[in-house]
Amino acid sequence: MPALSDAITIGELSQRSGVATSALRFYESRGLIASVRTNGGQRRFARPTLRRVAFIQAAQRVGLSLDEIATALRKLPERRTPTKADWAVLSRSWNGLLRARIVELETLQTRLTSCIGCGCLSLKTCGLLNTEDRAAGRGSGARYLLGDAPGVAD
Amino acid sequence: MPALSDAITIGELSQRSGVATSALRFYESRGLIASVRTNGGQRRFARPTLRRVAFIQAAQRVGLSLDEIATALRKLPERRTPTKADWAVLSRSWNGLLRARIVELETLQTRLTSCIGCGCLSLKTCGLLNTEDRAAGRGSGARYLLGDAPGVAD
DNA sequence: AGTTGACTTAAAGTGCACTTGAGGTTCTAG
DNA sequence: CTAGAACCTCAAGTGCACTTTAAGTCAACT
Repeated sequence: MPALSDAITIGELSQRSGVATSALRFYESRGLIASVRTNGGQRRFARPTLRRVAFIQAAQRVGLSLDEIATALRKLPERRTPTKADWAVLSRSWNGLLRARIVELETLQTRLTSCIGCGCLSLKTCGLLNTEDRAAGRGSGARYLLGDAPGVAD
Repeated sequence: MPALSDAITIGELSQRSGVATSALRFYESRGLIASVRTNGGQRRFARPTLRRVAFIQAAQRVGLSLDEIATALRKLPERRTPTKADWAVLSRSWNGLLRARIVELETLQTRLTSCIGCGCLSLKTCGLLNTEDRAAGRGSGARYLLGDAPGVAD
């Protein structure tokens, strides 16, 4: 529970995070951030909310949905200000996702480069792999990275 | 224009690409792929469409919208089967985007790791940068990566 | 005390990328 | 020749992540 003394308004939070107030209200409705209210009913956010919002932004860039981010953020304590250790746990797991995403893109790049390099855009000659990654994909199911099903030339 | 002899049906294209027929029709309506019709009005796709669809899938994973992908694909010749050189041009520009995206994620990772490592999740001590990347971002405008505005502690 | 800007809610609207449904036609195997 | 799978169109529906609108309230400053 943030004391009203070290609290910031939704406008301030918006300005400092670069996220629209409407989005911040939306995040609150989805349980990603929390606020206390003034007597008049206005939201006041604790300063660490800024860090939380930054985390949300960063996580979105890695391809996580708000639901996934909300789940991750539930690991942070609600009642007390998150400690260094709290954030470390969260950031480590998130770092794993980041690494996975990087590896995925690098694989994609390598495959593309080698295909272009050797000139074999046909899949008779190019090895092709079925990516089974689902973390960052917006689509459903397995997809072929750059080509056809094995054994079929295009 | 694909000869009907080396043409594949939408069902085949769907199975081989892993993309639903409804999505393929949608792609066609958006001008990402093209087909000829049988006398009965059914679609027939040229085999290189398979490569095109694979490209679309890959580009989506990098964070491009269908509109952006459509624009990129317009660089491919409509009338003749794309040559190795045609694809190379396309893939090189796409490769640039990929590299940029990887760099972005790596920066994010480095920053996160060093912040966790030194324990300074407050931004008094942590250097913070305003990411100005927009290629892969779904949000609008600049965002702070992991923190507050410069000079403001949280 | 009044004005102005920032805030409030609830509901509807937006854009993207599709999917689903209804109702009908075509293709292919037996 | 016929059954059934696969295809067709068009319109409406879905899920996500918000934004916009309307009507009103609160907070800060003069």
